[in-house]
Amino acid sequence: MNPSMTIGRLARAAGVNLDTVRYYERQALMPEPQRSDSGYRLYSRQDLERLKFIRGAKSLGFSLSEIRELLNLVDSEADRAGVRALAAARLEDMDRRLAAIQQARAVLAGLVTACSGHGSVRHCPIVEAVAAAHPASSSSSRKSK
Amino acid sequence: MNPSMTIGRLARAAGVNLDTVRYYERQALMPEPQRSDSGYRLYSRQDLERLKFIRGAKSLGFSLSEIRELLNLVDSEADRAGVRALAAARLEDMDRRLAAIQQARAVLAGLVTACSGHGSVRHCPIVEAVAAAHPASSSSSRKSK
DNA sequence: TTTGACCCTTGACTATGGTCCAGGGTGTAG
DNA sequence: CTACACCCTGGACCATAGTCAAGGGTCAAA
Repeated sequence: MNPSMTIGRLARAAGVNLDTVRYYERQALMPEPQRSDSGYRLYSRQDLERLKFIRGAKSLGFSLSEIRELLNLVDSEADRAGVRALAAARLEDMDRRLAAIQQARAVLAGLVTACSGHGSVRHCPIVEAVAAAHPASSSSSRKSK
Repeated sequence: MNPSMTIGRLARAAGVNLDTVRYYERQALMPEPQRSDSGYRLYSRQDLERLKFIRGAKSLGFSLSEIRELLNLVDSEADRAGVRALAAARLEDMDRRLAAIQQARAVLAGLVTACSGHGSVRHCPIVEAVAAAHPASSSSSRKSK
């Protein structure tokens, strides 16, 4: 009923490196598992689900620390509001990233069509426009400290 | 005619940290500049353009090694085809990333609306779906070296 | 001349997300 | 009993993209 697999089986079942599992344990994403008499880590089906959750969340673009937050909510048996809020924040974040990439994509796409693809690189519209695409930005030059 | 600015001026003009300029030099993105008698780096207007180009390309999502490639093309006075090809490859790459993020976004958005936002986290559709969202993927478990 | 802003180099350190290695112990099949 | 696959720990190492610190030298103004 608690199939107790070793780390190797767990890792293979989730499609990750076994060092990654130990790494997640150190990062407090995976629980400290039970141990066999000889000290082998023993994992349950729940642990596998958790590992799959982590990989799934990663594939959705969550960072490990966001996943840790998410898991803390899950572990604390908190109500769903927290989970939902985190997911919503992540969503907004994604929308921002998406918008940035789309904007960059549009610039680049314009350039690719603008550039004839032949002739010297001098005055190549891509080269010129990228130099102008700098955000230039920010205060810079702090002196104190 | 060659305004020869010091690294500090250059960095401020481009909105970057001056250590970043030296870092780019080590990474062969910026040329080894002329030096004053006392060993100070002296930059020209062209160098500033180059630095702005790097920042612009970065803001478009190019990695430093892609930028290095791009700059090599520019430096080699190559024809535009290479630049265009690189930009086009980058565009495809962006499209792939965009698609991945959009898919993830859709999953997440669905979850946010599906999740009532109250109730226990058990059976929260977000938690359950994320666990299933793993790509599971890849060969895994290579043993030989 | 002295102060302060600026510059130099080398090398360490940050964060993220792992991966690998050495040097051992364990478990099982032949 | 011997292999061999598997597991353990601790610590080093990878890439990316910088940032910072220590211990100096330089330059310009007061």
